[in-house]
Amino acid sequence: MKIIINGNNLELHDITNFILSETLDCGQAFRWQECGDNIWQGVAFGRYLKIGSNNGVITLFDTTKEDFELIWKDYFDLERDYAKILSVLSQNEVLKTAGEFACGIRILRQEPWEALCSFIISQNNNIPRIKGIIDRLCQNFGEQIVDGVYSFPTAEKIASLSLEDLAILKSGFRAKYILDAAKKVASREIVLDKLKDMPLDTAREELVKIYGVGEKVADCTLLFGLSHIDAFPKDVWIKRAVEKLFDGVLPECAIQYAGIAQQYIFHYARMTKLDI
DNA sequence: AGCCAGGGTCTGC
DNA sequence: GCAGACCATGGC
Repeated sequence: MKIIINGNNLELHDITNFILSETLDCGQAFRWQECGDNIWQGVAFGRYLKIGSNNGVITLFDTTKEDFELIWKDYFDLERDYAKILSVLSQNEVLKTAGEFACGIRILRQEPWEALCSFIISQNNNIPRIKGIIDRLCQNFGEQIVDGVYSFPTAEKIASLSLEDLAILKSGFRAKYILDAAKKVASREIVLDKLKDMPLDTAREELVKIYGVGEKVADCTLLFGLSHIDAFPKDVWIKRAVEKLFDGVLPECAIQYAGIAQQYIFHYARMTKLDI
């Protein structure tokens, strides 16, 4: 990967395994939207970003080298060698096929609180509505960054609200879960950043203490927000896929990178609807 | 009208 | 441990 400054923009050349549509619209993050041909905009870590892809070059618009090094390099997981991981997973034929379907996906390193809150909202819900609820959450309780663009509200801000305040989200039964999570995080009863360095099982035990957080939401938080690349969130699609494709047992070569394998399998399962 | 959506809780065996 | 009812909301 080569980094080239071009006016106000920062360009990434010679980068592999990074397709914007696959990474930004695969159900791991809910705040990115396509605003042009292969151009996306979104917010992370309180920063607005417009990012585009053309002829194999990824362009981060109006981005300094400092912001890239500080935020976006990590956020897009650009230091991880996905080609190597794909070759490890390819020891299994089915994983090889799934990986070829979805080789442009990178696991975003999202803010821990945003990941936790987003996947609480995701439970028994569909992606368009999840996006709508998170949109209202940010519009109503986040800080305005640029015109009409809002940051993800902090846990402290949400913890200061009441269930009635949250009614505007139309998040249904999930509102009480959001509130409990915000209170436990804001009070530092649960310190999310510390979970990054804990063993997977210990970290999960902490997260499921939150009302409305079960194993699946916890594992999504660990994978997408807390750098636990071996977390393996088991939603209905994954359960069906693992049963059908692997007789219920994930292949040995996938254990180390289970979270990445999970994304490939999820994408593959939904594309093919498992009619295979 | 009824079912489903990247689940979780609570109750009852 | 495991099944089943229930949970809000919206799209089809």
